[in-house]
Amino acid sequence: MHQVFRSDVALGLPLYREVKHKLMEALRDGEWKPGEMIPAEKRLCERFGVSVGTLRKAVDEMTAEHILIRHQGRGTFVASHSQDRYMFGFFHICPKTGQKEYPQVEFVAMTREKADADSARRLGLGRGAKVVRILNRLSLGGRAVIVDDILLPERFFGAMTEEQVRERRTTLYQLYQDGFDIAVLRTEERLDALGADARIAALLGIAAGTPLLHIVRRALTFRDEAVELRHSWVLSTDHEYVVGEDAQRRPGGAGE
Amino acid sequence: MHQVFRSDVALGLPLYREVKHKLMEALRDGEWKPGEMIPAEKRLCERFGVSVGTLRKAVDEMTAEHILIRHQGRGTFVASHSQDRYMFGFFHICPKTGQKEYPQVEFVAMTREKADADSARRLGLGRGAKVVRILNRLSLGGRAVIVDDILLPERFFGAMTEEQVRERRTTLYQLYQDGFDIAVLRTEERLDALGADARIAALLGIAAGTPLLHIVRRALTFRDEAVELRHSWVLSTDHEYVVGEDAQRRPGGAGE
DNA sequence: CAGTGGTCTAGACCACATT
DNA sequence: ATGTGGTCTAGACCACTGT
Repeated sequence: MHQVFRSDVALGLPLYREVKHKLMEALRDGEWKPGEMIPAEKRLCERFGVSVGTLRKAVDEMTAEHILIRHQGRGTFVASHSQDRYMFGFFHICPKTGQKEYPQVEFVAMTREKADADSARRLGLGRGAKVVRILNRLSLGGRAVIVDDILLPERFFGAMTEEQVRERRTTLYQLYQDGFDIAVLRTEERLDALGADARIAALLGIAAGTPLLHIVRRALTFRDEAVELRHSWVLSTDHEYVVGEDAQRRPGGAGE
Repeated sequence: MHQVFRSDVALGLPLYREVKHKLMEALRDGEWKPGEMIPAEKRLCERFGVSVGTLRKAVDEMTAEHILIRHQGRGTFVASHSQDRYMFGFFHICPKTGQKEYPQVEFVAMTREKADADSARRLGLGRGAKVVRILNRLSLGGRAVIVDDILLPERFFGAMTEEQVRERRTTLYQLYQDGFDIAVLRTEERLDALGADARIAALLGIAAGTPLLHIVRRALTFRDEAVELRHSWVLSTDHEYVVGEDAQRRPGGAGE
């Protein structure tokens, strides 16, 4: 075996984490774009000076986080929001009876504002930072069920136009990616229940005070940097929020 | 290398999955109890006739599912609901401001009934099957915030007494485990919002109609068999349901 | 066919915990 | 000192995909 120089970043870190770190850097720097294939394992082993097993452990973690996707016989690809119905990993609303379906999105409004104190804090921005605000109404099975109120830091999305948002035929996250080079890697959500206020009630065509599911989602990119803050109000008479249903953390049908 | 007989169960399954399967069987059969240490990797390699790497991959998946817990230098242990504050993996309610805390549980009632059609279906039971029903009230920060209505199949929990439930100084899941040999391995939850009915309103000391978070949880054991159906009503004025917050699927602080 | 990821081996050495 | 899991290697062969 030959001795290899470990980079300065390695402070007791396992080699495979160092490799993962370098892969994440390469992704962040745009060396490989979403949907593209990354070099074969053999190539990457040479590049990083590690054995297959070590490289594999790094890639394993990244596939577990849905950052990379492996296809046997084809290659390893950067996860994209277009393909792989990946969006369903972020959309948790289901009909109480029946199959999951794609929502129909209806643009309502887009404005530019200063973020209030709470929103700025959640986005990791300074007080009074500028944001782009998008209001959407989503329908499932022909019925308006969700209102989305989305805040995007000007710093990332300053160039966004209403046309881009209206005329896209993709998900918003794909627009972030293709139009602004921003990859949403994961989200965290907080839920509570509250009565519909006048504005939401009007948009959903329900009585004010109707109990709604209220979801606050932070979307994060590399280094856990927040790139979106989204409030959703969900009419949950015929729909529900699902978590843990066979999608998650279960490498191979764990049940036994 | 020597040729090894592959068991009949292996139908194109990778060897490490076969090993995992056998480990799961051993756990299900009670060969090692929760909290106990399982044999060292070397031993298990001999037992199953595989190399370290293969055994390791099987155990890797089981630790990812929180079924086993590894401690470097000490051994690998069967996950238990007592230790490791593991319960927090199943309890998702947090104060909107401040740190997560243990709820104070107050017993309300315990009865035996026939399951209604919907509950029976969710529990995978025949129509009209008998169940044990437990009603609890949970407080956070001294305030009643949650009502739990729990259904347990008689078939598993027929011997359960009110004393056991009242006098336990542990979580319910630990009681299932220690008293009934039932290991809750994972849960799935569905959330919606609704107005408090008279019964829940009285228990929480709020006005009827107050919007509440309503959670339906199925707790699953080996083979994805349902062992508990739990309805929770949560007063979400000062508390919220959190998902995706740094706990999940992230092997090592993925953010970068 | 060549190229890819998927599995598996049989070791080695390291880091940690306990005796 | 011993035993544990944690990391890493340098191969091998298999299974799948595309040409």
